[in-house]
Amino acid sequence: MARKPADQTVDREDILWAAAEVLHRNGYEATTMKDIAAQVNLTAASLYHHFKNKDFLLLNVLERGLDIGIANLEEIAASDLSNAAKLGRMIRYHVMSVTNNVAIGSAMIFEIRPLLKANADRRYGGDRFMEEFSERRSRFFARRDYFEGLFRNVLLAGVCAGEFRQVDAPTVTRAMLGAHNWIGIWYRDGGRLSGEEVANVMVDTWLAALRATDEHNRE
Amino acid sequence: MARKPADQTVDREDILWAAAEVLHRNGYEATTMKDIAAQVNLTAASLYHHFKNKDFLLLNVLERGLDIGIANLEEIAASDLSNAAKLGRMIRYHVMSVTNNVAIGSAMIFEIRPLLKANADRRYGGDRFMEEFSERRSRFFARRDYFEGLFRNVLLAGVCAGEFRQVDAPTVTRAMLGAHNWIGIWYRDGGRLSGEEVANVMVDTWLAALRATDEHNRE
DNA sequence: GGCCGAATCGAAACAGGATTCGATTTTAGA
DNA sequence: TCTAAAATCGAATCCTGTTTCGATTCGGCC
Repeated sequence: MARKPADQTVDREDILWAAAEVLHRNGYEATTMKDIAAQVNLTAASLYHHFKNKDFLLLNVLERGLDIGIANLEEIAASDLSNAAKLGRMIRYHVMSVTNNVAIGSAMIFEIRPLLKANADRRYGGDRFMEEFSERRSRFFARRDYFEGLFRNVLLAGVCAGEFRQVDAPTVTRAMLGAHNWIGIWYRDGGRLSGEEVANVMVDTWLAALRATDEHNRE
Repeated sequence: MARKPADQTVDREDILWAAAEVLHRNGYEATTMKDIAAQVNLTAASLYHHFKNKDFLLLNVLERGLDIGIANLEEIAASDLSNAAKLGRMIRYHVMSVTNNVAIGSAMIFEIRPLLKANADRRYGGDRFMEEFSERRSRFFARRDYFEGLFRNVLLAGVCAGEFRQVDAPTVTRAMLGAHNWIGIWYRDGGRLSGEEVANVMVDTWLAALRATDEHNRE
């Protein structure tokens, strides 16, 4: 035999999501092409018809997740809500996209940087894909910084506006993202709290951490 | 030749720390036995004289780091400081041990769970080390939970004592640890902030997030 | 001075996963 | 129908990293 009978052919899209899921479930290095293929009822070999190789597949997943996240955050950031309200929505969005799993959760996966770097050094020993890969990898990290910047800007704006107390925005932003990312590690469906509840706790916590003290405001 | 001439022989201890460092620098999966060996001027083969295999070496590093961290946190937790003061010190200790790198930083490495799990499933296909490995692995995770519990308890105590506002302690604790762990990903020596400064920001942030509102206290 | 265990090493054996390849089957059109 | 491109597959190949092995050195000690 050679090809699945009347089975519905999968496309890049399907593979991308399948990969995101497996990646989320097993972590990057523990995920094999076979695992991903199995998720869509294909053999590892077939994946190469859709993607250059494993690295590119991973990169595609990450890019996709990040793009979606950025799009949503930009929308919130562009609204005319107060900075506190914006931040609250951004946090909620971020946390829920992590608990709902999928791509964006993977996009921040820890260990991803050295991973991509290591892989690149190892294989692309100065050959073909090399260039495209490093280029896309840099672009990815740049966008990830941009993602972080969206949060930071709102934080900064809030501080300037006196909505938030004086804090070191860059560091607090990272603390925030770290807390959110970590959720992907411990959160489980069916646990004590739903994704939404976790999001509520986070929103509440961060806004409390940023709440301007009495010097300026009084509610 | 066969053995380093008059070179000082390394012992388990040396290898452990070397491994912790390489692990921190390259991330787990990107670290090879060769890398670790190189760090102490040995060949990969030599490491097997000191450790059963890679998994056990990793586990040893993690256990070590966790033990040290727990010991220090317990001491702080046992002191007679206020809960806020205790928490502040615990946060500072944790953050600085992450920025100063080393073992404990690795102990929390993200992705570590699926990793250990995957490795175990893969190799110990029902043979020799299998049992010892899974046992130690569980113990490790149990201790990691204990580590988390040390923070959570102080949080809880503070809430009960009215020192902190009402929050979902388990979730906030994890948010805290997540924020700290993430530091290991972005922190670099020589950056804008020193490890101590980062620690200060974290302490300030979390205490602010937990500060009891006017209902109860007034400073 | 010779013996033994500890510590090393180089080379070879293994393993597991990524990638390639040639063959095969579908599907859409001309 | 017939054909070419798309999508698959199984098997073979490659690579890289781990682990094993036998030989060799060191150091200390009787």
